[in-house]
Amino acid sequence: MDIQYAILGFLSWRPFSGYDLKKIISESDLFYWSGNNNQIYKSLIDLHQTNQVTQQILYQENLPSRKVYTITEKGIHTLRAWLLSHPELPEFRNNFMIQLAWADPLSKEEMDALLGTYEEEIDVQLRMRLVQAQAQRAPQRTPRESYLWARISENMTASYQHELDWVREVRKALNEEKFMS
Amino acid sequence: MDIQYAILGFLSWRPFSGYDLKKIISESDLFYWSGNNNQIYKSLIDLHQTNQVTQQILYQENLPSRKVYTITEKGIHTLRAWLLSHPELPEFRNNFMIQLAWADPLSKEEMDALLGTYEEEIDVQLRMRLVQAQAQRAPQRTPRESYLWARISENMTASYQHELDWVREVRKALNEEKFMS
DNA sequence: CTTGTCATGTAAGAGGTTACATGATTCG
DNA sequence: CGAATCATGTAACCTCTTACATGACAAG
Repeated sequence: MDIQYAILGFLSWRPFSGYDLKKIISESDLFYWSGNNNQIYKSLIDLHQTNQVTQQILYQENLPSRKVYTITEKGIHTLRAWLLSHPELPEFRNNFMIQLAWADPLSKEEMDALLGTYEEEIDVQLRMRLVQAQAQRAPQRTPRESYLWARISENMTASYQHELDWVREVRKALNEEKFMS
Repeated sequence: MDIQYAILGFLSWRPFSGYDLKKIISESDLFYWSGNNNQIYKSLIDLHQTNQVTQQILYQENLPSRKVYTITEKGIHTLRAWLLSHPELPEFRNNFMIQLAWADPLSKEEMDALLGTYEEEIDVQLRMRLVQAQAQRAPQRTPRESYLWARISENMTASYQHELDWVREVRKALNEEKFMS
């Protein structure tokens, strides 16, 4: 469960409740999970049982109690071991590429409409990222950490930007009448 | 099950056995599934039961029989409906970015080693893609289809290339002594 | 004489998602 | 008056992976 490491990472920043993590993860696309309760609450229970985090219940007036989790030394060790472990390759899962791979039976107009819809979708995503960039707050404990978070965010933005450039180029080429069908 | 559409796509090209599809999918990274038996054989049984493909058993001497599947009109319709359906956004799942996000506790040397390993991994992947590019054979039924497959392949290669450029830049910046830790 | 290929399939389980359930409070 | 937020958790289900099982033949 890779999400456990992501959660340990957050808790290495500062204590969080399950609800906090759920919100952060579901709004992030670096932390690509849907942010569903099942995974997060189960992970926290598991981390607690294995003494990688401690649990603190905060009773609140007129609001449900919060369970706030704090990382332990053991948790920090697990995280560090993972940080030093062999990096995984990125997974580029792009169902649209598969759609295109079999799209030759479509007419010129249908193909252009399909590419146009994709272009629009990517464009919306890019604009949303640019707006949210300010709202995103990263742990800024050292200049290096701030730098890393900025670069990671840039990496994701660039991925969408390249996708947008790509689809515009393909669309243009297909409209240049070289391909009759 | 998106893999069903991928399979229907292949069968819209020409008939295949489950074993054929398994090999193609497990060697491809556009078709990003692992290519395990379970999914592919189950999908084919399902497609057969819903009359989207027909099954033909070819008995062979000294070899196990092959079940070769051919797409039906109904299958072609399902595929066409999917081709015209709303494109999904790509999913960039990059566990290494998550690793980096929490990597600030690492020393300068450990960080550089981590980035170096990632750089190496991506580089290997890129080289492998360039070698396999010739081996890859696409359906070349029309010039447009050939063009699309070439561009799709380029899209994937470019993703790795950008990742490589990115990691080299980050690594360089972190070694420029601006960040002491 | 073990490993790999051909070719089918099943079993077990991890990983992940949507939806439901509770119950008080606040916002439009 | 309905919806959203806070906050926890469970149920049901889909997706996907690894590993196992068969059995003949070929190659190192």
